[in-house]
Amino acid sequence: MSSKGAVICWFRRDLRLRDNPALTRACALASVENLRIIPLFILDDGDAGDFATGGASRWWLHHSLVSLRDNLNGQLLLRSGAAKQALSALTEELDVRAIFWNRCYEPWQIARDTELKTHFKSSGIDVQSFQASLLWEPWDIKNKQGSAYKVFTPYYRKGCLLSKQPRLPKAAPDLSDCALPEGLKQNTIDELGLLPSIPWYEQMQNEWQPGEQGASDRLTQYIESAAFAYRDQRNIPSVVGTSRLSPSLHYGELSPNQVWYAVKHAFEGREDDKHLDTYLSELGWREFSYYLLYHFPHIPSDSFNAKFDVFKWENAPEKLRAWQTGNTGIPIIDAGMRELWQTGYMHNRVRMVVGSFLVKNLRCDWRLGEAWFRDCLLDADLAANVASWQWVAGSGADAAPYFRIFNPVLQGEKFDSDGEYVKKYCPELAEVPKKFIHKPWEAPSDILKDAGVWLGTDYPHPIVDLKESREAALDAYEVVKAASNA
DNA sequence: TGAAATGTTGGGGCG
DNA sequence: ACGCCCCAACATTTC
Repeated sequence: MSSKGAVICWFRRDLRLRDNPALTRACALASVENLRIIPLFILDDGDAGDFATGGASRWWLHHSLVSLRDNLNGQLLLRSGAAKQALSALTEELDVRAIFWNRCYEPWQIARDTELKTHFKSSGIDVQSFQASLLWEPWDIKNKQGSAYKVFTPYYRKGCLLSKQPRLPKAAPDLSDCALPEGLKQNTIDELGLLPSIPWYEQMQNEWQPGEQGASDRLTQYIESAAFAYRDQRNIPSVVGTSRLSPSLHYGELSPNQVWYAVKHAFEGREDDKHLDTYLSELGWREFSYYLLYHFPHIPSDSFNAKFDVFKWENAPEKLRAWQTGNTGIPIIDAGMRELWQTGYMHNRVRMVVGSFLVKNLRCDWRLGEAWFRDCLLDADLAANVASWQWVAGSGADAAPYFRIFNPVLQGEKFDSDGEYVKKYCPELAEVPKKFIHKPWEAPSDILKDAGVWLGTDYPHPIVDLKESREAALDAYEVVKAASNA
């Protein structure tokens, strides 16, 4: 056992040095009490149960850990297995005086962390958790009746904005003295097995830069190139009009506080801040998702609105498969699903459109969509994913009403008017004229022939009729309406 | 952060 | 000049 006492900073969804309250406090304690600081990451593949994140997110984690380790000059201790065992083993190997971490909010993380806190405190270890991933703690925001808000606007405007200002970001602590004890056994990043055996991630590699520096660069890029046109450009999927920070926020390569204040700062002295307010409210939606998950922990598996339990899903496997693989025959849907598959990302506007299509036109259970997104998205964030799917399905808190059904043709024509986005991910439609790019099945056969498209061969016929499936969805919804009126 | 159906209005063609 | 019709444009209602 190393003679020097140790303070563990347990990294989880906070893979950064800047604005990291647990790390800052661990460093402060280490300096006052002459302790050794142990930056630790534990990979526990079983912790999330049925809600484990998929391959894309694991690819991101791999590279984010590489970045964190490099920023720590290699001094990042890696272990795998259940957190309790890994931490207990460390208390055997080292004279652990304190364990600090930043809070996570998924139900099993809360349960695990609560147990760990009790367990290690009873052994005389100083265990502390900190707020780092949310601007407002879910338990601090309550309505006048003292219960949880269920509607976004009052939650955000009255609950969040009128309560205390988010914490100002902290600088990175000085870690120049940080050195792991000699001979401590540990895994390499490769041994964690986060990368798939088949290298399907090559295109992701070209588009994304995981890690704290990449996150910071992307934030800067957003402020320089898109922030002042956000409200107008954010809905255009062929344009980089959004900040695309979701994967970084998921793993905490930067904090929402850093984003909040950086963007606000960029708007200082400007009169028109509609772009700022719209952007900040999107961070508000992220908060709201975590808030809902905290107060209603059953929502990953059950409808928030229990009346939806009577809804009869069709769940046709071949329709689900066509949706997943981007072969529905409806261009904006297929482009979105292919963007997801190829790049690990999908533009938010398109997420809403493909979500509506799966749940309404194909009448597949939102949980099937949620699972697919969780498997494919780099930003696979349980809270946001679940809240958004329930929103689009109509079963969620402050959800879109069920009858609000997107028409993918109109959405395409409205937000991808030149078909640029569709053509990027459905190159077989590149020569189809603008007039028919979102509805090739309506094009006269000579026009399709000139475009080199033979429907059913080069590109699928639509798997459903949009008008009929819309009406069928509304009919199916009658059951829910009848049940809720009863 | 919807779309379709239905209702209303007003301009222009035309007998 | 007038009434009538048509229909686009816009507003409201409904799902």
